Amino acid sequence: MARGGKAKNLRQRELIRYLANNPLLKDEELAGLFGVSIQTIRLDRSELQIPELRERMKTALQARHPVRSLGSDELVGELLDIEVGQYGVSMLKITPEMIFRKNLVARGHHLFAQANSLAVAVIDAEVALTGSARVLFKLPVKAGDLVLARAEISSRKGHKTIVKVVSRVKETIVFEGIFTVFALQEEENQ
Amino acid sequence: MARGGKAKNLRQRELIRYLANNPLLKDEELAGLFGVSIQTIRLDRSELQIPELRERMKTALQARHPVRSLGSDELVGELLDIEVGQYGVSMLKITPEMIFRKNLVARGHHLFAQANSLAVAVIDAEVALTGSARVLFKLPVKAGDLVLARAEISSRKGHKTIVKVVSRVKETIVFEGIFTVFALQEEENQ
DNA sequence: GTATAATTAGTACCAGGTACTAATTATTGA
DNA sequence: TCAATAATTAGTACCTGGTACTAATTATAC
Repeated sequence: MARGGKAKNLRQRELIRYLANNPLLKDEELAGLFGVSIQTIRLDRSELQIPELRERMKTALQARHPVRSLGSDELVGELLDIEVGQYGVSMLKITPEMIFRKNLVARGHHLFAQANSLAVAVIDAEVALTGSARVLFKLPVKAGDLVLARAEISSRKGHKTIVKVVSRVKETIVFEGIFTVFALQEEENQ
Repeated sequence: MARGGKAKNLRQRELIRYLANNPLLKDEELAGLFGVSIQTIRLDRSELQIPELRERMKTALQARHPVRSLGSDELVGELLDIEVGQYGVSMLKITPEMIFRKNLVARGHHLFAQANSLAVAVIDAEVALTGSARVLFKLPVKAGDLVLARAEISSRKGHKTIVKVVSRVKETIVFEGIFTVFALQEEENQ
């Protein structure tokens, strides 16, 4: 096969459909299916910008959690545990982009963002906004660190909720914050 | 830590909750999160019978496709492509359990099952049953082979639909069948 | 203070890839 | 018909996130 590439074109179109319906297909299986070598399938995927099996699984799973499985959208970090109206736990992996090159310490706003978005997430309301916050950066955080934030509702009066957040890196506290969050619309999300 | 294992117990309970909410967590991340070694996490998982990341992703994805994304349940093989009311494509990987030990050839009923379930799947009805079939096993199939079945509706009269199925292993036809399928209840699924 | 539980360390191995280089096999236009 | 080019195949080194195993080390309860 050469310049035209009719067989190639057909195979690639089928490849797209197959993977759209079933992201779990391995290159080896696809190769067997089309009667070509595994390398050909990899060339196809690379031309079509189709990622590898594990990435496909990941994104297929993300699509599932529509907005991280709760009403609050755009949570900074990964949600590990939550009991809406009570507490929540999230993890943030510090990447090199998050740190100052000078002293290799993570910029504070990342820790704040994690804590703040978690504080909003635990509120049992359709929409919630942070009214105010008092935060404390207790220890520097480095690249590669895993920051575990735990938010707990400490009091609630009408639309106004006080949420305390404590963030740790391996048991040592690196951040603390008290957030005052206002619920805009009550009711469950679904 | 020894005989009691209180820290261990707590960690394992949290581990379960974390992974239930987020199957994408790696052992390394969990280790960092709990401040223990990666081996400890692996011991935990093994004690708790929690499978590895890739398996967790797979099963999380399967749970998503409730009944293979279409009305017919229990499809034999993996669905690759379908246009309900027109055609469908499925893949069946021949495993050693499917073959005769004597001649190493796949038992015919596996090919039949794949074709039949696919034929039923392409019918645009809530419930469909095969009325009759004429099948032809053209060439033997061996372990490791990937059987690609393509079903196409060739005619339809009321509740009665004729579906032609052709199964191939790498372009060579190994099975052909004509299925007469009856729709029991009309209407879309979902 | 010792037996036992819990944890950590280290090794060999595996699947399913990436990324790259090089060789081989069509295909086709002139 | 043959040379240029497209398409495919082969092979290597390397990576991640594991399994499965053995052995050493550390903590704790009694």
